[in-house]
Amino acid sequence: MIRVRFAPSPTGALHIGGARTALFNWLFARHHGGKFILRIEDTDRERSTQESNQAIFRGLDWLGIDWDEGPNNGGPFGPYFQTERLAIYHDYAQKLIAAGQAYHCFCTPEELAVKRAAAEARKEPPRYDNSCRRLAPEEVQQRLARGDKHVIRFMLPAAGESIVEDLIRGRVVFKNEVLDDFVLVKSDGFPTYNFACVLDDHLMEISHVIRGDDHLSNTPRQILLYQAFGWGLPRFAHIPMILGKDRARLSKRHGATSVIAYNDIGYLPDAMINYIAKLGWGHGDQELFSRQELIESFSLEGVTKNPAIFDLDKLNWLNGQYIRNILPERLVDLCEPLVVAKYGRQDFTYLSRVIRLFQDRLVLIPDIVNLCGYFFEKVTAYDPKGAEKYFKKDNAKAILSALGQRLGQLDPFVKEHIEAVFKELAKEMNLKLGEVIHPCRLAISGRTETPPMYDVVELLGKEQVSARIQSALAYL
RNA sequence: GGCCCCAUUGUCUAACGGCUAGGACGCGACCCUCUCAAGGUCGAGAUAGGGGUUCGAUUCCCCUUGGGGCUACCA
Repeated sequence: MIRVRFAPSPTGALHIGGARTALFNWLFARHHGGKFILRIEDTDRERSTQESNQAIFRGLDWLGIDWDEGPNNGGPFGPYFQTERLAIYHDYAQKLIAAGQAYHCFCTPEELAVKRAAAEARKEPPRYDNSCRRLAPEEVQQRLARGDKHVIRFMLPAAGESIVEDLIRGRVVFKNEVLDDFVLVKSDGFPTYNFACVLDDHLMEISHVIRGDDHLSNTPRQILLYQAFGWGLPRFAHIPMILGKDRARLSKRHGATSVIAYNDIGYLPDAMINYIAKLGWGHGDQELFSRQELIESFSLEGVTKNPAIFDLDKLNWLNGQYIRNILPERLVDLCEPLVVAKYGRQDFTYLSRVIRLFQDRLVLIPDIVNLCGYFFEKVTAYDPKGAEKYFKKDNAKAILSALGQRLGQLDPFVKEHIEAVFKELAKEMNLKLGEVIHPCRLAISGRTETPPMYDVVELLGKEQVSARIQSALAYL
């Protein structure tokens, strides 16, 4: 049974890197018909917050990544919040102590800082000096009874190597001597990441640990723990990180990092999924993937080793692709609130026809607001360059006035007839079609670029078109 | 500092020892066209550097350089 997990720590919103780790795990599970588990690693009491939990749920929800076991829906291996599993960590820590593979350490953070500084001054690696290993059992009992602050440390095997057989990177060997007696349980009684992670992955029967590259160096410590407990290892797959434009780890400095912020900016979740799936993974030359196609094609073999830079250009292109491909009704649903917020309540039929006119012209959903204004508001200004070009001509007045007159008499006011009016007028006045259309466009929209003119004229309606042409004539 | 990972156009990537190093975004030109988009065609643009191994290296090995990670009572 394939069982994978996404294990974020709730110290902020779900961001791009986390979202992709979640996605790869989810795709892997869905591809193999396995289970995808969400586990919240909230053992950092200082930084974990309830709001972050919610933000992570919302982010996953927005992306459409659902979990088979985890918070809210539970599961047979719960609880899925690490802070609710404290008794488990405590038990296993005691087992390790009893087996002589872990010990109590009473060194204070201050003492450790001094030792570390001294080691660095001697140009030695800043490792723990194992001093508490040698404490007499009586002294340990005494200090424990006294309630002295302490941590529990892992007793590192003296020598040997820890070998990570990584599904993406191949065999990676670490010498145990470069590690030190790392902390398993903090003085507040909470487990550290490496300890809780191993226990939970084992207890939750995780088969594949798919996680960011930043954990590769942690893996030897974890392997040592699996071995101390006599447990088999899960398969490991370390995926490359996502970096910002400056090749540094993605952070606030790189703009929007939380996945939900992209919703607010106007990206579609499917476009985001498609984009982050392709960051560090590929399948031939295919660029566009539906969810179903991603599930079908995804495999760890297709994952690259090199870090990827998060670049908005391709996301923008993808978003445009997705906007063009969604059902017009759905586009209307997405755009309506924004348009209403800006221009007030509108007749729905009219509003939805307007929005559909712009389906090929949006990169981001909110682009609609700035493109469609003249359909809801009077034209109060003319594009200066356009006015210079189309209104300053000698025949501008004649064209607009003739056009206004004919359109004013047109009945029914429909596209085919409107088109005929423009064509006939151009012919009669011995003008190119554009010479009629351009001034008209400027007159009725104030702009030099709009959707095709006959559509705009028809949708705006006879009354508006006539009025706007009159205003333009007055302006001339 | 020590250990580990990574290295193909500006960006995402393909080529898993063998054609003129392929595709996508972006960029430029052209076509379409009433404008803007969309769409189509074409173009510029890369194997970080140096050593090996080999008949032959993007591909395998080593060194250098560059970037990233871990080295916490963060995860």
